[in-house]
Amino acid sequence: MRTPDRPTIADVAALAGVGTGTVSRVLNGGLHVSEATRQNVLDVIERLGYRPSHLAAALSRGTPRTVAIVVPHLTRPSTVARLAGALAVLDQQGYDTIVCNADTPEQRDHHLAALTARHRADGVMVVSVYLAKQHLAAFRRGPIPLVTVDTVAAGVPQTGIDDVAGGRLATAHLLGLGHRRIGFVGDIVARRAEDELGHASSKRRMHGYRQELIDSGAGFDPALVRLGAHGPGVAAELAGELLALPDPPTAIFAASDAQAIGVLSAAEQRGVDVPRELSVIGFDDIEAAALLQLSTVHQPLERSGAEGARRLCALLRGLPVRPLRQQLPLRVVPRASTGRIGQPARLTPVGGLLGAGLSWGNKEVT
Amino acid sequence: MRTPDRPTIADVAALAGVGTGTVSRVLNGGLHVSEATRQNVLDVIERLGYRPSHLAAALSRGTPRTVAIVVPHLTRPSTVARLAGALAVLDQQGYDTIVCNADTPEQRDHHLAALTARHRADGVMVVSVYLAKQHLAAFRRGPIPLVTVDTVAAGVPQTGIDDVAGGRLATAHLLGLGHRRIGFVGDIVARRAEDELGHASSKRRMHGYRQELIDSGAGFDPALVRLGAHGPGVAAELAGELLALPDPPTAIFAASDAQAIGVLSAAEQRGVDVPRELSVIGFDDIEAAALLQLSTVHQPLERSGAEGARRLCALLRGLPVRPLRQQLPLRVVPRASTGRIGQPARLTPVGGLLGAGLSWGNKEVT
DNA sequence: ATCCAGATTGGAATCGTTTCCAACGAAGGC
DNA sequence: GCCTTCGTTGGAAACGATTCCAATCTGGAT
Repeated sequence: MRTPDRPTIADVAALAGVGTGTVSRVLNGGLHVSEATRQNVLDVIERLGYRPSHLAAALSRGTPRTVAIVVPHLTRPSTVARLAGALAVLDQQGYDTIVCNADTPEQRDHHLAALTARHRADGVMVVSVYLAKQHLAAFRRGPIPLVTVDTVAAGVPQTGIDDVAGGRLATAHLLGLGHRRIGFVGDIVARRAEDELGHASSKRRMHGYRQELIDSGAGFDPALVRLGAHGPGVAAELAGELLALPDPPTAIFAASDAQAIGVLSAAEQRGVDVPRELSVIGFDDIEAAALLQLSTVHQPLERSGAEGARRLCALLRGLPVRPLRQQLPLRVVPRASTGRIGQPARLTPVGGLLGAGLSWGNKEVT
Repeated sequence: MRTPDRPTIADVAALAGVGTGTVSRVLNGGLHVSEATRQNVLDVIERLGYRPSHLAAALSRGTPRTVAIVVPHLTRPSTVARLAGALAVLDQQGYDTIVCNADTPEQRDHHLAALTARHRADGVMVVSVYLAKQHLAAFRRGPIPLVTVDTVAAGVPQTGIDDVAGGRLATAHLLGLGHRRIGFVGDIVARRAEDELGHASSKRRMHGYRQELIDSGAGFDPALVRLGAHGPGVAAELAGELLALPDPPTAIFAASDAQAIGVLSAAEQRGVDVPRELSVIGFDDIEAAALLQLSTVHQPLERSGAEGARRLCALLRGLPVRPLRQQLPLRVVPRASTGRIGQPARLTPVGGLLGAGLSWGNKEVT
């Protein structure tokens, strides 16, 4: 007593009275096949409930038509936006996409090792994840086509933004509003490089912040800098420390919107009015930023994923990918969380939501 | 002039002076291989830069060890949470995961057709997507192991919640606070069934809302129901209509947090104080709900994805999956957006953020 | 010294396609 | 009426692993 095997192309060919080659041709576009034969084969396929094996086809063809994407912290809004952008392009280009989530350096190493040790994907796109020398070496040995988004790696096509310039933009915005004591809340860097999962952007944004302060003459005060784990909770604590200083900052630049939201929370808890007593600016322009009327530096998140995917596709076709480092534009989006010192404007919880053109995950019908 | 082919297992075997079987054994755990041989083979593999073909292995083995997940509107927070939960389990079980995003019914049909027409994944998990008869028939014909999350399909293992009960919970919460005129803002259903992508939950939640109103004696008033496309923008418009009624509701139940946020926005714009003049409750408990101090009905989103994945794995192993319909628990999370009519409490923009134990995409270190 | 069990090993068969080449038939030009 | 030519077709080889069976080797028991 055994299960009858699933029908193969040979079964179809036999029952239809044709050769396997003909069935294969029907399956793939039907070129060089007479209409009568085509219909006959199609009927038999239907009758048998035949389903071609993707594996066998891919093996024979020589390519899995699959790419892998490695992302850190899938649930972060900025990550998802990038992923969605990439998926749209890859889908349209006919690639299956394997998604690898890495919440820890161990998971990152595990996924990267798996992807480089075996030939399972045509190419790999790495998002926001720090790639160490040994990772890059593994990719080069393959050699496995690789592109990165929001992270740099020697010799690898990359799509991203100029975080330093972004840091300068945010700081310049605050300086332009008359602020001189400007605090910074950002991510702490791991003690050992290999413990660092990714998201090195905070460090670069801080660099821009520092440069802009120095260049403008306002001066850089290390006492106004607080670093901690990513997330609004920790950021709120850090902001609390800044607000408790004898001479607290009149504005705070947070390395991400998530952290800026923590800063807003800390201000709220301490009864510090935003933006009259404290201006807050974030970075990324995630959807929640519009909800909270948070001023921020906008970066094209979804587009970054799409561009990365496009470049990976080009790479897979053997086309030249230039420039190696693609930079997407940034712009400050002023909202209600920043203003001149002592200005009477009040931050409203969700005011102006519609005016901000907020959408929630899909284009809205109007 | 041709590129030298990538080395195969035969090349490794030849160079190591062993048979292909031995190399294969080394590759897969190294059972029944002497340590000396193992090291020798490993050395040759390293020397040649040999990478086993996942495709060939999968074909020979008979299973791709891959599952596909179909999700609608990837960027919606609730969807991502479910996806993340599923990925964690599948990863740990050694499956690769292909993610298929469907933003339109056409994309849904395209992905489902591709997954059922060819044998590319061991099993499929469908999240929040409406499955029509022909879709189910295609899966059954395979037969392709299938589980669903947040959507029902005849005879298919399903993980979800009791949306009707959830609707009752939300409504009961408002009734308990003394409200009698309670409005509803939810998703409109497509005119033709095949145009419906998914997210039928709104309809069921409304049903619970209606039942609870009737059972409690408060009565159901169709004039207080407004339906439209999903998203805060449209929801804000609809809420605006409700608030403009001669005898406006004192509370609004929105079918999702995204829509509840739109309702909050509408109230803000019209100067209606929440919760003194209007109570608002949402559904899902996405992260933004905590930020905005939005009362809501909590459902275990991430867990639903994880459970679905677990059940799919069981199915793939031929284990029994019971119960067919798994229901996860719901609970009301009262926050600052609901209160008794005329109560002086004020909604603060981000107040109590920390107390709410908010995390942003990853566990925070404390 | 002989035999046997168990560990190790080689290699052929197999998985289900695609692809290439040779063969065939019909149509059209001369 | 013959020879091209082109569109169709059949079938074998290739893709690169796994797996199974038989062969070999080892060491201990008798």
